[in-house]
Amino acid sequence: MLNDCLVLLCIRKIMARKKEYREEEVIEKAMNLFWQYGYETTSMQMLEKEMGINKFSIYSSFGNKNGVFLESIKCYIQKLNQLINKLKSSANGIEGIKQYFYDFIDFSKETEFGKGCLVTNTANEIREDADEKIKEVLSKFTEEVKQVFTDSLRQDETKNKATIEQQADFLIISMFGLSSATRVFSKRQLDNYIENVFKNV
Amino acid sequence: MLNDCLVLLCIRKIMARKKEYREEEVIEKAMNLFWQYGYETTSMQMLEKEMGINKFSIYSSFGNKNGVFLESIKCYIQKLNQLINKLKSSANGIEGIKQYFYDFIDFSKETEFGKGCLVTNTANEIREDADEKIKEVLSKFTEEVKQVFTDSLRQDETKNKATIEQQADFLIISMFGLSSATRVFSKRQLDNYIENVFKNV
DNA sequence: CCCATAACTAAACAATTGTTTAGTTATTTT
DNA sequence: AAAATAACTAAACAATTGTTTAGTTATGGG
Repeated sequence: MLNDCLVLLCIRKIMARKKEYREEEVIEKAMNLFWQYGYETTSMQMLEKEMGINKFSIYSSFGNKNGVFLESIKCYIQKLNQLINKLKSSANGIEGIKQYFYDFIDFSKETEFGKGCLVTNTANEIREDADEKIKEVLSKFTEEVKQVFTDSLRQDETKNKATIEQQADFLIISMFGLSSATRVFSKRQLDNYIENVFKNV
Repeated sequence: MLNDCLVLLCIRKIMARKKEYREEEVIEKAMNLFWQYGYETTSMQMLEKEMGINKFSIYSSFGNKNGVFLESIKCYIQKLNQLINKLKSSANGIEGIKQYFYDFIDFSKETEFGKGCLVTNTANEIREDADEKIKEVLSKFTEEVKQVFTDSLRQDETKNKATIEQQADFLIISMFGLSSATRVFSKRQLDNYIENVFKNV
């Protein structure tokens, strides 16, 4: 009876057997799979093997495949936030944004060649009928990056509001394009692309 | 015996029953499905329904799903070639390329919103282990477009060879990015992107 | 120590995938 | 008209998908 109350109130659950894995650890492995293969191509079987836990455990921890994917994207964004925070704390204006572009290329090619960006890859893969939570995370992230770009552009006081808004839009699409392009084009071409994007911003 | 020879020499096959469909017609319908949904999400069931012919007929005409896809991409490129030929025959240099960018946006949003570009969508979807023929068609097309860009840039005689090569690379990635972006960003943002891309080329 | 129960293993689930095949229909050639 | 055969219909195929479930193991509180 007392136990029931505790459970209902979610103060403390009776833990019978300990989990043999940490969710933050296994989700990072899942994230790497989704990053490399995309949502559809990554099967529960692959996830099972890579995460090192049984399907039952996956489902009890994350609900379903989409739940694993959602947490994977959040995990990915958390990693990307390191680069974004660097930009946030930079006072170099447009040069800081340019550095972020270069940082991203290094980030996306950390392990091997051309995995692109999990956020952009997902935006390219999904259609309108995709899961709402996923779509929300994606658009929220895009909006957030655009805001950071805007803040950096504001550091140049000679630019008026309209110019800043316009250039932030230009840069967010450039970043989106660059993310996709990392999967296809060479490092030399990507560097060249960045240089041209920032030639006159 | 004589018939056998004819068959073997492929001069004339004995046609017993006429096909009730034209392959060029049904492949265009398939192309529209792949364009909208991508390769994986488009099932043989969907193709059967949209193309209006039986699975047997699909397999006897195109071999397998990948065969239908390959022909669909070729069909798509054939359509895109109208825009490319317009650029080819233009003498407006960089302005002609800019017009091609705008033409492409109209083309990709002809029917509804944001189907992107079938070539770019495919490049975003496939991995390294994808079918070789598919990969070849994609890279060949990219190379061809880059060549047309190069030719247009050459119309400006003040530009040296290195500049032209560099700008052609920049523009092909910009086009690639734009293609992906049409599925996500608004018309206003895309126009703004194009204007900024061509601000200093 | 024992009971309740969370976490585990492994099998089964229904649905869908791309592909093939057996049997029927229609057309051309002899 | 009849034989030959390409093109049709429709069912079956094996494999894989995401998800669930029955049964076992291990660990907590009383």
